[in-house]
Amino acid sequence: MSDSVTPAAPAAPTDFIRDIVSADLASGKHQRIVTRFPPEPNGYLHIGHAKSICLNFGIAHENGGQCNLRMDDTNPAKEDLEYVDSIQEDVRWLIGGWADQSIGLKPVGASPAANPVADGVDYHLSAVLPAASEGQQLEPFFASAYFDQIYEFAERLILKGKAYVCDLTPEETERYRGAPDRPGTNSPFRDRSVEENLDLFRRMRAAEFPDGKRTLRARIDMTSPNVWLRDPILYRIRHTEHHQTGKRWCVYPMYDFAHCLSDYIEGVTHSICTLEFEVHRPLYDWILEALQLARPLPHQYEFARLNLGYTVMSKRKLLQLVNEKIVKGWNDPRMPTISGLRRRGVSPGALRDFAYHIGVTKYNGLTDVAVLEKAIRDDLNRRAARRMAVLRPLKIVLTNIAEGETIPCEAVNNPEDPTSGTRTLHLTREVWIEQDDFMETPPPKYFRLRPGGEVRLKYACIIRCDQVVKDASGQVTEIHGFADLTTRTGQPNSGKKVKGTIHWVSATQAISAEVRLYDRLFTEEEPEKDGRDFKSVLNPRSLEPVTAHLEPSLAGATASDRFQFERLGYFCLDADSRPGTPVFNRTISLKDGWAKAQS
RNA sequence: UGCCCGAUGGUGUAACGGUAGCACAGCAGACUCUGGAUCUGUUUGUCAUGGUUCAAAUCCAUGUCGGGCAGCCA
Repeated sequence: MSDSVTPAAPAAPTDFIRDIVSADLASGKHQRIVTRFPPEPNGYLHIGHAKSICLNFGIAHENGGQCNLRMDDTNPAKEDLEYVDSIQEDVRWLIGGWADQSIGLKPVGASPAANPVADGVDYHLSAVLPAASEGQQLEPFFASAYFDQIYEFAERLILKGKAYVCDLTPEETERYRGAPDRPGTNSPFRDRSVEENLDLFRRMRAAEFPDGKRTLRARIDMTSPNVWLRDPILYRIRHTEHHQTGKRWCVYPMYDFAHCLSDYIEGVTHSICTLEFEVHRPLYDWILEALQLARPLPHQYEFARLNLGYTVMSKRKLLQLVNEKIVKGWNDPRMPTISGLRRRGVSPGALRDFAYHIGVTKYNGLTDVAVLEKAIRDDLNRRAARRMAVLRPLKIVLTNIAEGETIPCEAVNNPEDPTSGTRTLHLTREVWIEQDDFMETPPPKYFRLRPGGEVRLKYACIIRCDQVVKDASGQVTEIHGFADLTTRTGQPNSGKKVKGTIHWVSATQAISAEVRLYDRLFTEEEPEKDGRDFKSVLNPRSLEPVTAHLEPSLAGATASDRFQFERLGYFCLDADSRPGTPVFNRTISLKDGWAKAQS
């Protein structure tokens, strides 16, 4: 019933990246695999990150290696401590009970060691795995923990004549870069002497210049067909306080410079990222090769990011939903964030199962949400305790049951799990049934209650509808009926066949609760198709709160419990619950063949 | 009229020169005290055109279509 009871992982997945890893192990290129998961702490992790986590930690786990958790925090203007905390929580939750022993972390405050090598020093910072932590305090890796080393690498590049300080303005830099189909032109500062470059770079660091005044650039080839090789900027001046390094720096390395070096420092073997970085790979390799480093170099491999139907995936857009209060926060159960899915009641095992089923390729496709929904339902079907709940109540009075009389009914907790036992429900004179489960003039093949018709109350008995009571406007207000107690579950007549079986809750014993019915956030599978604004296709019914009647045992629900409200869907207790006033989230509805047939 | 990457049923993915398979979705049926679950069956596919080969989804060429790349973002 709890998240810790996750199903065994399916057969080890294979994909083109795992093939490369296996080949590298087989050839002896690597003895041990080191991957990394390197989010920028500028937003919450989402299900697309979950795919990457499952890939990177999966590869580490399957090969007895490690996956370093690293904050890629080289742009203090966009980052925040709130995000470094949420990222850690989400990663730990997702890998918990699976690859949690493969996570590479570092001792709090640790920075790379400088080891003497033939022509200088080499920087290396090894991970500590949970099994070897011996009680030391660990924290994620941070690119910002390598700022000293990365800076020093930059000076080395200058010394080798492979980097220079450029005084071009941002606008000029853009103009000089040319265009994809038009070569760039050399910066007039490209041929400064090593001494001048070194002096200027040190003065950049010493805060002698304002933001944007100068940059450090790699000296590669302004005519390269790959624009990322046209003397890319390595360092920029930013007089901004950093959430980790405070005011120590006013120059910050760019992604391309920091990332490959961070990988190198940590001894990463396989640096796996998404397709948009494919054109950066030559630069990744150029920097590492230009530095003539002592240890084996990491290599970058790219896979297609996840695109999921009926959702948006970029942190920028998710932030917009949060900021504009379209949702209640990053962990709103409608969000595709890991924290949102967690609050919604989705287990880490379901997410991993999803990742397994979608695979890893370089094809940029659109994954059907049905695959996610299937993974969520499969998981919950196995684990969720069955309970009775009526979301949209209609009262039925069983006239042959006396007021105050309670008839015990034994109910199975989970037919999928023989060890889950049973519980006792009580049939009373007045019970709630679902409004949908009665129709005065039903269409063909409607199996539920109708005037004069019969239906079974699950785990109780067959009832008959004798009288339909309406108000002045013609609305059905209640139904009077007869309970055939001889057909009670376990009684001799219990085998009597009726077409329909419905759920119910005793009106005198029910507790009430707010139940939040969630639906997809967007009405279109591709919210941004043809450049349309995703906010123009928001689903106005993505959240529908109802006041429901629940069987009394649900009063004892805890946060880790997972329930199936019979015939309705899977539900869990929400954090907004207060003693005596529970709030439940619908994680996902049950498949509804009848509803589908009607549509 | 630049460079890089990709293309297998409706969707996602496998087949690594030798029978096009799996999952999801769909459809049909069985079963059912959840119109759930389960089980059975089933429709639908190699972007195109050439070439290499006894044999091509796979190798080669050309084309078509799709994605990415011109932040002092990552």
